[in-house]
Amino acid sequence: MSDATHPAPKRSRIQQRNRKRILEAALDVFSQHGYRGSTLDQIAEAAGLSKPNILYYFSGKEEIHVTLLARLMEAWLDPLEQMNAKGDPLAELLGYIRRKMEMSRLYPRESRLFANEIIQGAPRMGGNLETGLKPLFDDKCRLIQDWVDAGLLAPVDPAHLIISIWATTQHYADFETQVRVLVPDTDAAWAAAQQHVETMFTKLLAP
Amino acid sequence: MSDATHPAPKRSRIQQRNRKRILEAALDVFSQHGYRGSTLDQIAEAAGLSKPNILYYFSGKEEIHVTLLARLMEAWLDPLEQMNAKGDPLAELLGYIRRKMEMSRLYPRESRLFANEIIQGAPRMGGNLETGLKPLFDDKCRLIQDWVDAGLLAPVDPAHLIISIWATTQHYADFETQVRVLVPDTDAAWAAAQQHVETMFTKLLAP
DNA sequence: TCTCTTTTTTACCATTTGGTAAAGTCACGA
DNA sequence: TCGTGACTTTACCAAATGGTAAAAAAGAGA
Repeated sequence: MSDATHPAPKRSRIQQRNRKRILEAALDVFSQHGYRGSTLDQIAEAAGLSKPNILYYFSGKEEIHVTLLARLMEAWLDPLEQMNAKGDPLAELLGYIRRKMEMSRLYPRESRLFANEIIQGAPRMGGNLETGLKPLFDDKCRLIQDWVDAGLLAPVDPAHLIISIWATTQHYADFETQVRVLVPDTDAAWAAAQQHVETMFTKLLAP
Repeated sequence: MSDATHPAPKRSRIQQRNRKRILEAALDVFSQHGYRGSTLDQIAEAAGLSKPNILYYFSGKEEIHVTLLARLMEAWLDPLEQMNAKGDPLAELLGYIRRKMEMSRLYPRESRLFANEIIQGAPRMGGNLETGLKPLFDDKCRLIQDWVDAGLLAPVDPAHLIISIWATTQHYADFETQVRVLVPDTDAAWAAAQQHVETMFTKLLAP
């Protein structure tokens, strides 16, 4: 409900800097320990501010978390939004997959923040799943279905296709701890992962 | 370290019943709120016992969690272990995928318990990942590689194949909240999910 | 420089939570 | 039936944690 970005953009330099510090620190802490496992003290220390000072910028622990979720949601949906109806279907989907893999590598904390939240039933996402994610998801499902109907893609269930793209790409961020135990954490391994995922969906989707 | 099952199997009827109750309740609570987000009081209430009574059976919150993780690990590895070197490669892999999908549907709490733990860096898994999972993983990677080398499967990276099987199958349990928002929670949708995943890996693996 | 506002710190507080001590209560074999 | 060990409850406690009040410090404009 409380969108903190639009109604009051008149923030002093200090406010901007400190709010950013806090959100950055909170992303670190929340993504590693989950909401309940994180303390304001941890966030305060990571941000280099005192706890009461943090509560000067945010009304409470929950507001920090909610603010993070809302902000990240946008960035999270962006790659899917970019999928263009006018492009070549297979190329568009592979492009989407590539962007998602890239995000898993570059922004694993963001991915884990969401994962933590969703696994626990998304108690702090408000209606963001229904109002933000669902419409876009349905829209892209329709697009993919059109491509299938036009014979430009192999027959595939659009919803489960998208879900399996999320599953495979985000897994590398969310389950990084496990992946690291099983495969070496090298550039070569990352390239192999990327190759594997692209091959998988290419074979699935080629008409 | 403390394996609670072997050294003292001499448990009274009451002990067996109450330990089982506690573990069942703890699975419920831990899988929903994560370790830190769960309280002994919640577990106690769910188990129908008092908090001190729970501490009569387990030395502390952590021991309950560790016991759960250790027990579930076995059940978790079982489907992979069943993959037989002597069977038909594609059939064996599809069988494994089917078993994993089945587990996501029947035991989502167990899946989420693991997911919570892994996402947060597996701080309570001890060496279980290295000693339990890794050897089996390496073993099955070798098996798959042999199959590929023998031309019985399309060329595929065994490690990333297994990882992507985990990703796609467990996603339906771990991200159930999200999936439920996007697709109806019906038998038909489940069948579609199963069909999609099997098709995906069939197309990937068929030689 | 003086004054008013914004920011930061110090000193607290109430609640929650994991855990304990010790006094019961119960079950069962002698 | 009685005693003994297994189980359960009651009454606590210390630490952690989210949050507040109010004083102090730091800016910023006149």
